[in-house]
Amino acid sequence: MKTTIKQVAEKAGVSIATVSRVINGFENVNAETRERIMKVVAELKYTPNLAARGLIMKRTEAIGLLLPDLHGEFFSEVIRGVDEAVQRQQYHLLVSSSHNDTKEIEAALRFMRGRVDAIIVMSPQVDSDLLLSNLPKGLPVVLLNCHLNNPHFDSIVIDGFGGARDMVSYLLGIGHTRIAVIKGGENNLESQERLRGYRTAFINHGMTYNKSLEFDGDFTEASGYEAAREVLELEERPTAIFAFNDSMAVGAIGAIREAGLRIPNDISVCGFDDIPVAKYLSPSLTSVHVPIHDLGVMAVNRVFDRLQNKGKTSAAHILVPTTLQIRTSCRKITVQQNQSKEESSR
Amino acid sequence: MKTTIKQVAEKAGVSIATVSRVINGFENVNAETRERIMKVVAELKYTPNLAARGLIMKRTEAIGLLLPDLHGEFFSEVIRGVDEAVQRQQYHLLVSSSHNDTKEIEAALRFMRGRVDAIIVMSPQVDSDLLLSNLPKGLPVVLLNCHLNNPHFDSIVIDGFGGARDMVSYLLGIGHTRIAVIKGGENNLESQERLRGYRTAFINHGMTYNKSLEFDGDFTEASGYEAAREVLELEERPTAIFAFNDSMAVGAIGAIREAGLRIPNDISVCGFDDIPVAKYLSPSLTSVHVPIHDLGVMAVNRVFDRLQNKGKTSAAHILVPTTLQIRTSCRKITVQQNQSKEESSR
DNA sequence: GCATAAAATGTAAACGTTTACATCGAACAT
DNA sequence: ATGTTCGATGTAAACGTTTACATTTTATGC
Repeated sequence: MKTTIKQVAEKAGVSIATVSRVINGFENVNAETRERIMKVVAELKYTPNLAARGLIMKRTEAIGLLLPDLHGEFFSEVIRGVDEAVQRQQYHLLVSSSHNDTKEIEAALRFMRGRVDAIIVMSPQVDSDLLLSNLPKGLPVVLLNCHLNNPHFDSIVIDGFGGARDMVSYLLGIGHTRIAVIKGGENNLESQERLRGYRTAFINHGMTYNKSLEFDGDFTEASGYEAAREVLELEERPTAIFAFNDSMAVGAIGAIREAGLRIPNDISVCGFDDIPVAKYLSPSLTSVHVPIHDLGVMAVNRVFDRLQNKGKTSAAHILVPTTLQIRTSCRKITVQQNQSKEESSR
Repeated sequence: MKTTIKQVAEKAGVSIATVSRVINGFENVNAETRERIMKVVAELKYTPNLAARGLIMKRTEAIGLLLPDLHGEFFSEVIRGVDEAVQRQQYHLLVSSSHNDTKEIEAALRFMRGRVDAIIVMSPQVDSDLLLSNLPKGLPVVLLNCHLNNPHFDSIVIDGFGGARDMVSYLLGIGHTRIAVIKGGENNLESQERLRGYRTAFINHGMTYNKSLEFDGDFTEASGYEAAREVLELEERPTAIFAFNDSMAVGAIGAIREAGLRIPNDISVCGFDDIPVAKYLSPSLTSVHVPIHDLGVMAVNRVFDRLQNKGKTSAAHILVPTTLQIRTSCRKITVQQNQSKEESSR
């Protein structure tokens, strides 16, 4: 079965301490002894059990990343950023998924305990109590987009409010006033922030938002498709649909196509996140650009700041700004169209 | 810092064995004692150190997955399949990346040792010696697309040869005879298998393949873009490009667009893998469909077969068939065009 | 050759957990 | 009251590794 340090020591005729010294690069070992041990190590194909090592050293040189899901372009981009930054530090990355379930968050956190030196959590369902109950005191934790204000944990949050406000301002600026929105779920804080941004843009333009243009989705492509079908059934069709993420925008595009309508000629569509697929769509999707990859890098940088300063730095709370990536899925509406629509809605 | 079982035992006034019995659901503990312990556990927020537990129990209920990279749609789909199947078995999934580097493969394998009960490896650079040197004897290993024939390890391989042959047969069947190919790299076995399929299709049609239509790429979008630019510079432009993966096909599409050509009117394009983005492209990409997600599920099923039968089953070697996903990026060429082209190439 | 210092190596305990076997206490039978 | 059995609990050793301190060996100086 597994070769242990004891077997190497026995065969090399030395103590386990000496084998450990050789394995870990201590210089106080005679060259001849060293060679003899290395030879046995190679012969027996010994590799240390890092779990046992972690137990005694109380550190593992690994970072945990807990995501709601492991697939999909958004998370894939987060992972890419985290992975690059962790690798740069020559640490290992442990990726796990909570499947958006509180029980599974607990299970994943428990599993990571003793196995990671810090943990990055990106999960909407997470709360302080859950973290404090399941993680050792002092373990560095960086929250990604968790909308959780706790002074113990670093947090990095996308400015969903600002992004949505800017997108809607852009749409209003190119003449749209009847803008439907596909939300992300009643209890989702991100969705609530984006909705607030949507409404704020109207107010900032001296206009009122229309609640009957707010539709429910759950951030999946299928829910975007369904919501868009409802939008298209309205007596007075909106001139634009703003989906709170790109996957729902993709679904909305499908429904619009099926209805025999053209984008953006008949109706404009835009999304949020600017995941890689956005530029491949036809027409290419206008989207609130989130520096997803950079999110991951930032999280890792916070982690290493914490690890290297051993509690001497206080938790940072970073709001990550978004930008608009204007492509071809939205078009300007002329003033005549605009005015007639505004009068009829009042 | 961390609460240990000793602290719980002390506060509850029992031995660590009794605490362990309660934590692990043994019934031979008095109800009153049990309650007292559970109360202390909650109060001290004790969670077991699973690394220590794994040391004594010699199993961790975790499966390792080693991929060349963690991002990108292909790997994201593999992860999705693996994650679902592992979760179904109530095990944990540890995902790690080798970045296509032998040293990093070794480091990742060493890191997983003692932390996983089995490991799924998907890495072109892997060889038997590497695995045997870095993993404990008896640890179940499932190879995904490694083109490595070793009787100790289960392996699951995509039928790249058959898929490429079928795609090229399809292209030949709709009139294309000048079919350029964008390969995946000189040392890549997958690319070599697909090239063999490409050539076999010509032979099966009683035709000869043309080596000057074989271009080098490295499975990235950028390399597909460059290769396609070379293709388009040929004096006699091919009527179709077959890229050995979808990412390179995406790159090729970009180059074709830049050259002011239309797909499929001026030139047809097809890819391999049928990753999710394929259907969003314009025109939607014709691609060799690989059941990526199912690959992951199959690998996990093999793992659990091995774990539950404790060496009593022999290694399985599965060749996974592909299908063609015909979309709109390829078009039929008429017979007159076809014949004149064939005569001039002879 | 002896004493001292430095280098090399070994011993024992630690890390946090699990559990086989030992021990103790309670209940029951005689 | 004594002996036996069963249930509850504790003790000690294990898992594989690291390392502080102890011990041994080697090299150097007189």
